[in-house]
Amino acid sequence: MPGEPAVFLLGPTASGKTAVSLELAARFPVEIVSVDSALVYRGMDIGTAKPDAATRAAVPHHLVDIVDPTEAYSAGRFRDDARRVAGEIAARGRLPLFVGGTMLYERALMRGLAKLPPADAAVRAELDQEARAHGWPALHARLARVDPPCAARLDPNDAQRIQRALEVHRLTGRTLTAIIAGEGREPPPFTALTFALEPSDRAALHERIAKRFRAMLAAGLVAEVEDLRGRYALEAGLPSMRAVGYRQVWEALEGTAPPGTLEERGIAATRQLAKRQLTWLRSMQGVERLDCLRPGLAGEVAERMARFMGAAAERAGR
RNA sequence: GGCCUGGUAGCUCAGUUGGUAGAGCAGAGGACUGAAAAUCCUUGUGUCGGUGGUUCAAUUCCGCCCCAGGCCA
Repeated sequence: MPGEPAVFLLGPTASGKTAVSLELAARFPVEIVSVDSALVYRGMDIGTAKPDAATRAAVPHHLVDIVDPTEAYSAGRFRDDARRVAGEIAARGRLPLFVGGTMLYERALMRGLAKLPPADAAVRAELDQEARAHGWPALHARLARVDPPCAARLDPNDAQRIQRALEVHRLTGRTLTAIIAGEGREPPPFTALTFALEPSDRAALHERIAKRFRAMLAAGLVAEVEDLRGRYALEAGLPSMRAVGYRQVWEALEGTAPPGTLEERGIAATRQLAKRQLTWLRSMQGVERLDCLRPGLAGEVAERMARFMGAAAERAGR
């Protein structure tokens, strides 16, 4: 069984995904599903360039504003949420249009995840404690004793992955390597047409990023963070407050970063995010690559999408 | 006009008791299985402001010039 049709529009931050997706929504019976680890947070609007209420009233957007910034969302939750929402969209006779820049989420959805335990706050707190006492290289050495292949591919300073591997071992008594290796790959849930938006001119993307971050500051990003801090028990280590822009504002408010550097640091962090997203996109196979700076981009995407939907309808009709 | 202090990587600076130089940040490339807007790895040739001089050798010492600050007129 080939799976339901779906379209993915993936691209780095500031590549114009939102504008294209809205044009597509105007021409096709689609509903948008966000593939974005920051748009899930309520109250984080300015810094995430979240589509505004009017836009979302006109075109259904899913997986936006679904958790409080005090919570930690995850790739696993995304996979479950996205499958459920896509099923509901299909039941309405419409097509899911997945739009975003969190490529791990796309992969978790299309390729699945191993049956690993979800994050466990208590175990992580313990491991953090141990890391403070002995350093991550010491925990890496411990990982090397229980799961040598995993330790071999991780750097001794890669705190996050070392912690995850030890967490899985502590919770299950099995190694990450063994669990992943012991599972066959499940078939993808969708027959997907996937677009990767990549700028032909990096400097032009950088200019857009700078302009947009300045606009966010002018629109009250600092006030938004102050307001969030007033409404929620937030701390610097939360995934929401590590998001690009929010982390830099936080550091400015706390005085842990040099004064007067917020704009510069926010823009640099955004550029670095875009770079990592582009690295990920380049490694993806079987995607349609388009220059996001090209005029007429949306029209081109629409054309290919029309052909894809025609083929899908034909398949369904047989 | 005089005196002082600077002019070294895209930026902020260190340094060379004379043998053509290195940090942080930025940038570039890469990895990626429940924090992923995260986390981590790799990557530093630049007329050492210009021009004369001293010297085997000058970015380093000396002269002059240019530029930027500051102080005094």
